[in-house]
Amino acid sequence: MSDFYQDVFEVVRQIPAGKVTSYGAIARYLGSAGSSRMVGWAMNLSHHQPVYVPAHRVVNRNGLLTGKIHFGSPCQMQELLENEGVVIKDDCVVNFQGVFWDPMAELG
DNA sequence: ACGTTGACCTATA
DNA sequence: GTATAGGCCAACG
Repeated sequence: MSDFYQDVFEVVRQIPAGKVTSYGAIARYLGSAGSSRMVGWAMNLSHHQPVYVPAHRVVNRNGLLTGKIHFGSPCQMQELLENEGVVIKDDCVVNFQGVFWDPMAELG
């Protein structure tokens, strides 16, 4: 496993419950700005990881739950987020700015 | 080895 | 404001 993915998983695990972040923010935090697609691919691998990775707390920059289809059920991601206090409406995070968690500001 | 795809983002028009 | 184009790099067929 490349250090990139390992770092992605580590950052994602640091996301507190009830907060979300974006692929671009993680990619930028890791110094691979522009390679946000790799973060998405890392999320795809997150299911194989031995440790639990809250991939449901990672959405795109619009707060849209684009990756929900990759979960067991399309509503799984939404249910997980709502269970943590994040309100979802029309597959979008309500008050995205309010629940946004920036790794750049929190970690580095 | 090559072409296509993808849980994205930024920039132009 | 929406629409389209380009870029990023790894995985898959």
